[in-house]
Amino acid sequence: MNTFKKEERLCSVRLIQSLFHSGSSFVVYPFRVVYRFEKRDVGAAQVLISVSKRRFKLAVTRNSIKRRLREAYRLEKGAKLLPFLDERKWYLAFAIQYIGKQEEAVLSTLREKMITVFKKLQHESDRMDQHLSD
RNA sequence: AAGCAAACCGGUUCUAUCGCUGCUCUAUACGUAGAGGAGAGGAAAGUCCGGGCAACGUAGAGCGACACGCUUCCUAACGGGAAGGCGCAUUUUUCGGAAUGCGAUAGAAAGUGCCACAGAAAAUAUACCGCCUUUGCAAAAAGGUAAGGGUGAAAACGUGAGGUAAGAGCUCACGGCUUUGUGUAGUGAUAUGCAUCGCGGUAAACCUCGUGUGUUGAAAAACCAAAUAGGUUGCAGGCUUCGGAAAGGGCGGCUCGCUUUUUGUCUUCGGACACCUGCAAUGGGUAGGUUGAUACAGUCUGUGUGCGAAUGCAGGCGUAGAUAAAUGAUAGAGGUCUGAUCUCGGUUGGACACAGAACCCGGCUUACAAGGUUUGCUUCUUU
Repeated sequence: MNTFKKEERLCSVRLIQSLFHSGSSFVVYPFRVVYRFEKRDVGAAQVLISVSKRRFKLAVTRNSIKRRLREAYRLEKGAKLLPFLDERKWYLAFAIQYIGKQEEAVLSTLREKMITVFKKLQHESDRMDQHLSD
């Protein structure tokens, strides 16, 4: 199901602080992703979508970009992100920051980029698995 | 009719699918599921004023700081609004005035300061030219003088007469602004008459006078409260037949042997206190949650009062409530404006602003596409 409820969002202040304090990051233009994996009983993901006020001055443009990012995440996560997390019992907390331009925030390109982000995350989790098994 | 300016109105709709946040109903394994219905603005913005609300503070008075500053009224209140007074500017005029715009619009007659450049002089006056008197053959010197010259945004209130050596509000008449007193009109600002005092500007320079202000803001504040750690209280335990048993630690030659520990202090020998362990209760408090928090200084219609801002009465309406923060995405069909095209009402293209609630109200300020209404100005056409 393509839902996006509150459990799938990162809301707790402490979790967000610890994520930004100890998480790793990479850039897939136009996104900057900060992430942290943990082993849990059930695979899950909590995401934080952020568009900085310094880049986009008006609240209206910030809102619209955030909504498109959320829509892209909602449409793509079911097929590309959750299956491998569930398979390997990973809990993933991550933040997506938008660092592109306003004109580039079109839904179709955002969806493509979101898929590459997920692939990169999967690659990272593979490396973590290898590290753990060693 | 067109253009420009100002003010006001206005702020694209519907359907389907997927999704988000509350609400109501039903079911429920209490996790949720299904159905229904709701879900950004005129400025939600800037956070500039005022108020509600909350916590803390609070004998009274003064000083200081800050804000405001013509009058009356409206309002819960305001630095907001309405009506009016006064001044200035523009336009118009039938020369009486009228319209529009602007004004921190109390005090410069309490005191201090400042007034670029130019100019003789920018404020207890001064003397460059000029005028007058005296001295001197003359050049010039001494003294008087603000009428005249030129400078400047502003030149010692303006005009005329008297007066004088020449002059000067020095005196007088008329006029301008102004202080104080007083008569009349007005609720009042103020207007106007009489008498009287005075005559550069600047108070968004200090200042004086009057009025007001306790501080902090919903991240206020109230309540519930997991796990873990620690606090407090209560209960239980800290062997024994005195030979040793059991458990833990150390060493060695490691199925064993040796060695050591099993709380301390006080004691009237009953215990008391401290310490350690376990169990139970409990106060504070963190994560988290609930309230605050969405029904009202509400809004619409009618009607009464008032010049008006407003307000009385009656009736209708219920209209977001998130909290790392919902109100979205996609597709299709319209709507308004506009361009192209031709078979003249079809086809096709483009545009649709400013901008996103965060405790709630009243204002102010700023932003705003197309379109519409009203007013003013300009141009053109017709009668």
